[in-house]
Amino acid sequence: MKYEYSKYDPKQGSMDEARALLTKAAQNAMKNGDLPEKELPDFIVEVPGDVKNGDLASNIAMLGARVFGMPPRKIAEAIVKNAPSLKDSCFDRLEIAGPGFINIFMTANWFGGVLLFVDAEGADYGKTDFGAGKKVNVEFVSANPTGPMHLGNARGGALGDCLAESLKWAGFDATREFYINDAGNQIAKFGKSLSARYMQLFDESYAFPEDGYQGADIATLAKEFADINGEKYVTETDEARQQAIIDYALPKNIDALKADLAKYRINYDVWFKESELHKGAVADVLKILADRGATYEKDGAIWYKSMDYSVKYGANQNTRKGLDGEVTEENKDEVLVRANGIPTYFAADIAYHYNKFAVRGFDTAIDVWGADHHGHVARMKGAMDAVGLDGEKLDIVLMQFVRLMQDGKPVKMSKRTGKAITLSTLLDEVPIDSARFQFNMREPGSTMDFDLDVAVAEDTNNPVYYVQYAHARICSILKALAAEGIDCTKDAADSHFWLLTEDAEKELLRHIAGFPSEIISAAKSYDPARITRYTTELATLFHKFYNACRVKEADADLRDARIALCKGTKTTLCNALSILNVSAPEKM
RNA sequence: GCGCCGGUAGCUCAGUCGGAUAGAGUGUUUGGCUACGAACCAAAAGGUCGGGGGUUCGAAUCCCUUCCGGCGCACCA
Repeated sequence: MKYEYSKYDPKQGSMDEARALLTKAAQNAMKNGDLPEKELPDFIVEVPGDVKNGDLASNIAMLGARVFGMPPRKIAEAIVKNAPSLKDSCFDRLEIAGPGFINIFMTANWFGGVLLFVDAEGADYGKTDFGAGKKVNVEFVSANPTGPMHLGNARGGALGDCLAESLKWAGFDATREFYINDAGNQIAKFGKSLSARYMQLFDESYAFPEDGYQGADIATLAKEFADINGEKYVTETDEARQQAIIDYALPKNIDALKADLAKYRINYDVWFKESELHKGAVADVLKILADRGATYEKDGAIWYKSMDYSVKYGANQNTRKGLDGEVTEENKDEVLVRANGIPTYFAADIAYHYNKFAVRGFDTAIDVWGADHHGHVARMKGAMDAVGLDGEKLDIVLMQFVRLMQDGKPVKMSKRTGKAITLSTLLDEVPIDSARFQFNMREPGSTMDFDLDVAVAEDTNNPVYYVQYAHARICSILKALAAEGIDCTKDAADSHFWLLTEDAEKELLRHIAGFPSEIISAAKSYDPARITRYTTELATLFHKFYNACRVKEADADLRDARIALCKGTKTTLCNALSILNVSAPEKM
């Protein structure tokens, strides 16, 4: 028997049925003269926050106040009075409450039905075909390979990885991708910094570039290079020496990125090298832009007509006070190819996204960027239009910054001097489960405080343990029951779900039933933090149920129904945690 | 100056297709294991939803205005 998820999901299927019920009732009321003949307002059906207010609720009577010219409660009475028979439906009863809400109660049996569905789906419970297999590229972290990753990458990693997984569960064909910036200025700077550190090993007075990378990792790599090659490169040209040391250090850094991310349980489908684009793809895209009239030459450089394309994506208005105090239009066009003939990062980025859409055929590309790149959003989308693609298909998730907190105070760190906590160090101190959970507790747009004391704490203060504890507790209960000879392996279909009538039981059932639509919400809004909050809420509802209802001492039928509820909770909890790639331990 | 993101309990944050008494964690106070795991639960206290206007049956949510904080406005990436 194949169950249709939406049938058991109060946020999906039953809503339409409730709408139809109320519409029919209102039409009957008009026919019978209890309501004037008017057009029905565009009312909503929603899941109220409190089970006391029903399983579903509608504002139809309140919205009708103006249309019908009657007080909301009178309208509600007329509608309820004229409702069709609820016999054999999934609805139990209708109630009028508050200013005129119509609260709809589902039958206990309907609610328990979700457990049949969870049981049948098992590890797949929560998956839907909402995304219809559309190809989505999720690019995240994409840290510069010039040094180790930092706290922001830790957040971006947890966010992007769980976003991709949410999309998969919601029926999208999601690809995880890392863009390796292995070309351009920062690599040149990388080479100069390495080269200088190398030379300093032989001549302490050798000048270090003013804007070079200060981190200790640079000096370490230079030392390794010197241990292998000795003085061999001291007498070489700067260019040859820099290239040689880049060829040595860059692959090492990229391998380190891969290793750190794998340790963080992030495994990419694609590692895309920027350098590959410079073998023709950038030139191709520049030609397309030129052919489409999107570029011009000035001061020896090739410029992109930014404003022609990015206005619709909310680009800046470009007004700025001139020196004489007057407001003047300022040219904010972008350089694609510098006067020295080298393409800018922007040009490569256009080629990169062109590749995602036109070459690899993704329906949607999602980039997870730090908030400091937001100025790039509108022109990047505009550039997609400019090359003849559709900028609407490129979505940017802007992620706000992370502040590291310790002892209740922010920890100072400086990227310039290289004094920052690296991802690698963080993962040495903080359990992976804890880090992944913690970094997914906030929606991307909020700045986040990452509290090191909490993350390290293996106690009740750490939210991840609260959730894991619920799972371990269920496992323990089932084990204890089995030890007493009670059969916990029975099919959910044998259980008497209508006995689950306590508020704590109903709230737990309702939350379990809402899991598939919660994943869809997370996927639609690009906000995997919803899953994290979902697991916390599920754990809370289970703990409340546990304290309110006994399993072992209940009568056999009720006991079996509660066992089914425990198992359904366990499955849902496991599935939700697997989206976050956080473990669900059987004991702790 | 222009633009993006934020401002909700002492602290960290949920809550925007406009709804019922604005929620949770943490902190404070107080209860609950002879018990299926107390890493849990229950209760109390704590709010001019930054301020001011507007829209309507109804605004944390929508519109206008203003204040505060973070960030961005390169032939950097």
